[in-house]
Amino acid sequence: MVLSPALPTSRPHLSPLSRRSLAEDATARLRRAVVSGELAAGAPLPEDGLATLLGVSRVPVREALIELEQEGLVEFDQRGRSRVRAFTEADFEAVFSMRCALEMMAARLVVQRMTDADVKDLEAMMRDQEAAKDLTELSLLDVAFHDRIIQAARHRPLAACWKTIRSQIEVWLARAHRAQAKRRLSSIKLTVPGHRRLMVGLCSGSERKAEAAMRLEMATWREWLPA
Amino acid sequence: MVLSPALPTSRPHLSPLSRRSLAEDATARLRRAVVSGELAAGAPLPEDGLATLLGVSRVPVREALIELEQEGLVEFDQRGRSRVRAFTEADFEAVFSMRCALEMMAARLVVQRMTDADVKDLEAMMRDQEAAKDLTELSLLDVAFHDRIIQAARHRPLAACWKTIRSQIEVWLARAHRAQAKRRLSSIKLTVPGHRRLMVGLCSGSERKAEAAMRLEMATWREWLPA
DNA sequence: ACTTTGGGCACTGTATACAATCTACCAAGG
DNA sequence: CCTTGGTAGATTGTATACAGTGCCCAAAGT
Repeated sequence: MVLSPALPTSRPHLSPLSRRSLAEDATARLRRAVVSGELAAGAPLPEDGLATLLGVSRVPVREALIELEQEGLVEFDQRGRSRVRAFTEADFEAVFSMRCALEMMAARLVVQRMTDADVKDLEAMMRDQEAAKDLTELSLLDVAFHDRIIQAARHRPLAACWKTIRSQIEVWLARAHRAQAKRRLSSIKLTVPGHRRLMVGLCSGSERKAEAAMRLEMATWREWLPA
Repeated sequence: MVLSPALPTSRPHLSPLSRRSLAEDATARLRRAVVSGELAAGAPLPEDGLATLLGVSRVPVREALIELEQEGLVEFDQRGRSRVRAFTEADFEAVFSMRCALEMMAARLVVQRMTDADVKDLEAMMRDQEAAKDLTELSLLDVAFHDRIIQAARHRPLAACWKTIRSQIEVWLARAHRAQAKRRLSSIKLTVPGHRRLMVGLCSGSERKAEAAMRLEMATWREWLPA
């Protein structure tokens, strides 16, 4: 079927819109609360209380908690009660090693699959990063940049795996952030050049070069590890 | 606190029991239904209907569907309706490549972390595999064996990633199973020797040998790929 | 003093009820 | 023939109600 008198074939403003559910909103809010530390590590998360705070019923809260458990931010005890997960340094190292494995795989895939649109988006994101005015904003843009690379790999199982650690990386970043603000201030200027170097590798057409570039990128992250 | 008049310190039959929730039961049942093909690819999964079939309310069914979505067996459209995911051959290849990456990582970790209890368990599982009487049973034991290896790696993010593809591997296996029963009959005898060889590698203490052994194991799986 | 026992409390698990939204279909009008 | 409008049905999203279970603590028993 043709869309009536023929709608424009290019319609950047007419992508399908989706109603956000309260559950999704609750998930986003709780995620931010955990990442930012507003909900302290180990804090109990009673469904009733959160529902009251968020002004919704227990149902969306419940779904949010389940989602955040998959993301590794929340833990359920045997009896079904949830708490904010308390990360140890070893936890962050494990997350980081997983991240390396996933991003190295992404680098290999991207060499074959990246499109012009991907490159364009990533370059636009680097410009946003240059314009970032504080560390928090830059952190978000930084993680978003890596999100976009994963997306460019066009590999569903990889994206699913990434989703299980992504939020934990944010927690780690936010914590490192609070703990070593000074140190990160010095590295803030290295973010964009690092990403540029990475892009060169990913666009080189050589899996080996892409991997090497990603390895270097990971190495710079590695230094922030001890939270 | 001491457990009253002193209970036996060794109590193999008294491990803590956990109430299984209806949601977990529903998840297990639906998972089996999808893997076995009882629920056909692309079939719609209305919450009400499933609730009636399973004799529970919509709530546990809903949670089951969410869980199965994480496992990649079920898809939601933008309106919230769920269907059994229809896998293409490319999907299975992607799952397989993810699996390789994860199991190679597991192999490296296991070299450092595997305990005697792990080895003992895995050997017991190989004995069960020798006793398996049909392909379906052997398939389950085979996947369980790899589950146990992941567990032995003691790496939470890795286990979480594995969980996102595990069920999809079962789907693939079940399908290959139906499609090429003859061919698999010839390979059934190779399963246990393959696992034995893998065990030698994992116990060698050398990451390189462990990786090589795992690579070989993956290569034998690779042959079943075209579903 | 220590163990045991019972009841209140806090919380989750599940069911049910209701609201909102999309689809399909048909009938009327241009 | 195409478009418009409107209604019924199906299905999810959300709220609410209730039942079940473990925990804490105080009181009783040894």
